[in-house]
Amino acid sequence: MSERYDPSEIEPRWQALWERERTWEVTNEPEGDKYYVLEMLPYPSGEPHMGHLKVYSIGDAVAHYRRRTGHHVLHPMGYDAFGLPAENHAINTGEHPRISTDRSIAAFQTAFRRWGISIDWSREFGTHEPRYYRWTQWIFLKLFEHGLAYRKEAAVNWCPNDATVLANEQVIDGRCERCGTPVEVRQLEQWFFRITDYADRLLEDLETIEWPAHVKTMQRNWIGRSEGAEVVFRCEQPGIDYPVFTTRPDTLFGATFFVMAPEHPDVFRLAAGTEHEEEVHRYVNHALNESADVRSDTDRRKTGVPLGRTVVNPVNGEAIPMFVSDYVLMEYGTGALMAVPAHDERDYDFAQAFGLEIRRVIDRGGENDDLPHTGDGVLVNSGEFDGLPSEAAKREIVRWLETRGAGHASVNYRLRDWLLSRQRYWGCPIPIVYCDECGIQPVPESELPVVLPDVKDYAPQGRSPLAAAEAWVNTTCPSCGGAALRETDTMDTFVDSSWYFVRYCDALNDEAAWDPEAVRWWMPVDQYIGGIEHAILHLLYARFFMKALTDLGHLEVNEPFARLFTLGMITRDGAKMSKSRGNVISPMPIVDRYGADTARSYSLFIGPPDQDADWSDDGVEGVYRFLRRLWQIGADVAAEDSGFADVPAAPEGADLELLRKAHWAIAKVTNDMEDRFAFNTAIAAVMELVNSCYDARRAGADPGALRFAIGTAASLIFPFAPHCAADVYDRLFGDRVWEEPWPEADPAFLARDTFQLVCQVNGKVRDRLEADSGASQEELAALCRQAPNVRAHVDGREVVKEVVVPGKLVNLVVR
RNA sequence: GCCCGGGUGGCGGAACUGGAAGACGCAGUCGGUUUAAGCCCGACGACCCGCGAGGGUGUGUGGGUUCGAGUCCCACCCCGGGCACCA
Repeated sequence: MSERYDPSEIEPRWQALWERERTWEVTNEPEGDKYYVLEMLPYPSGEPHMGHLKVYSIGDAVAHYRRRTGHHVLHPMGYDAFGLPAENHAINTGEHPRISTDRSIAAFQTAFRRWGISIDWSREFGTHEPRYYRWTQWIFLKLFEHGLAYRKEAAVNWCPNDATVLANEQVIDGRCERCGTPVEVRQLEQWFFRITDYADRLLEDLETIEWPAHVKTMQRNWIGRSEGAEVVFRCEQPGIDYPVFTTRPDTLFGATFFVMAPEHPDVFRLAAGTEHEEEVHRYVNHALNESADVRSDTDRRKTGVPLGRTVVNPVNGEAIPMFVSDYVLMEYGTGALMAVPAHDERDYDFAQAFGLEIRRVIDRGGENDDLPHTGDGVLVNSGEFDGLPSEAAKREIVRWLETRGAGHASVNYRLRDWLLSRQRYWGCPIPIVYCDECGIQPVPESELPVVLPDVKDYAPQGRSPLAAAEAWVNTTCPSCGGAALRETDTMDTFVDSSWYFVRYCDALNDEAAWDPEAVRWWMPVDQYIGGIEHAILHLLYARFFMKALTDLGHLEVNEPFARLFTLGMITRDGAKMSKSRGNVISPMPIVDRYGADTARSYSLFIGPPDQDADWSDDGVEGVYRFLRRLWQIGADVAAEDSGFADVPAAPEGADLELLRKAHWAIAKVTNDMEDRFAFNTAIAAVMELVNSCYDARRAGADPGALRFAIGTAASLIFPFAPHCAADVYDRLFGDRVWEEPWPEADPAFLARDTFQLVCQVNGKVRDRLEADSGASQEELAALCRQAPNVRAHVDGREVVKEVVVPGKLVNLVVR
């Protein structure tokens, strides 16, 4: 044994060949079957970590597998380069975000090459390049033209630490998802995308895509569609109609009071002149200053103040008292609600606190009739609707309201419009100017891109740092030519990543965002791979962008990601790796020590790729040993047998067993790759095959059979360990494994003429025998009865039943 | 509170459609190789009783269906995640 497995020599050699020959580049010529495999683009901050190694190892395995099953594979790469971390770094160090971002991008480029990821580098870009964000701005203008991007003043979430507004999706439990600071509510004029127009389609089209069920559920919950009715309550003095939304029109007769949000614009007007006027002012001012996490605390006792007015319940003409309370949200429904304390927990709590009437109108007809009862039942105390079950009553009462003009069926959503303005520097400029004469004016397309100017001070002071770039801010109105000011907010970085996968189809195009033909050919992404943390934000926004751009005639992409795979985290000692915990394992030292093939294979062998898995140094050693064993036996057999021996025509004994194992492995790995994504068991199957190769070699197996079996192992492991596999295959056959079609299992080798018959008595295994595959059920049963250890348990007892499972077992039931 | 996942050896995990529980890997024990350690090659390995043949127990807990349950059904416990004053 002269040579030894040396990944530091093997890996650069094959990488250089693939780079030189541009092996992984693809054209846009429609030809054969296409397959677009995409991992979520990295956010370039510092060095790549284990999560990156894992996600790109998965994506590369899929890309390689699809290429070798005859697909034309697009597998591109880019960088989500705008964002807060680079800007915060700039605030601390004064270094321009572009410099630190580009340095990080260089680290990713180096990593991807050293990992041997098969990327079409001709399509690479960063979202911070004007050549890219020019088209992000163009998309903004298209949405603006059609009213899908608009500006309005609203109560928005403000993070005092990051000094910027946040989208609803970026607020977790009342805190900034990035820095954890409690968010405040501010009344500001901001840019929004009208994603709520697409709520129903975003919901319905989930049916058409193959995504993990829990991701679909999260999106459904986020959109939060509720069906119900809008019901009008009239306030006699001052004579205003107040519509409310309810999902339970069947409980309308149980409404005993009426509550408005503190933000409701009519609250002060209603209270004016009543004895409660002062109290209402105090309460509202207090409520508006409360932080989001205090106000949304459900355990808190309900508070509120009477408005001193009443509204009339349209179904029974009753005048019920009005209140203002902070448990009512201005953003949902109409900012006012009818309270049915008998059948709603929140209303019940409020009624208890204020001694208000609780009137049962739904009877559950069972033993437990505690209030509040929030489920369905049969109507009582509801006039002509008494006796109807809830479902029927909802329909009947809505119909009754419609005929009297006092209400109608209605749908409400939890989803809000996407707030995209950010008062930060390192982002895509919004291509808008403000003119005193002409108002809001879009920058003409011919003037794109609006290039992000350099500034001296990146620190936000409640306004965008861009406001300080006076030469840039002061411009002329595209409409009247007069003096005008540029928009100084930048876009949320989720805008940049909502269309990058379309740009990959035609990344070098400077005439348009994309060529429709190229997009028609490649889209949708056949397999998208990324972290579960994007289940709502990115994946919902990208879907919205595709639908909107399709409606505007620029695309024909209803859903961008036909299939989605979400991967689990690699943890260390059961915890997420983080600098503060000091438990970070960086992929690069692993690659240095064992090679990229080992690092990649281990990241997949560690466990099911969609689950979290804990890093083990010893586990890496095991995968390294396996690849070394494969390479060693390959190199040894290739060196011993220079004659390129063929597979024996009529194999028997150890040769036959080995060939069977090889074909078994082909079938197993193919099945695991195809749609199960069971990479851990695929790798285990190749390990078994390699172990069998060693056994067979020791048993003096035929060189041709060995060559076939080892070559098969190399071919099957190629998607995970491409360098090692390419080297072994080259030594054995002098061929390029990536140009070989994916192997096919020969059924002749999968079938066996005998099998191990399991003999059970009363369900317990008592013996095992070699049986003929073609044996009849009677023959198998007879065989089982003769087994020595079966007889020991059956003799002297009565066999009451025989269960025969052909090819598997016989179970004798005795008494 | 509601909605999803998940509980299998010392550890990570495997088990496809109800049919041999523990593949594969790690750690461990033993043997070979070696001047020696390591590497490497091989063997053994759920637990309990037994020298052994063999027997018993065993997939979070309790019940059920079945010739047969890790897998299906009912109830419960624990862990992880999502949503949560959304009318």
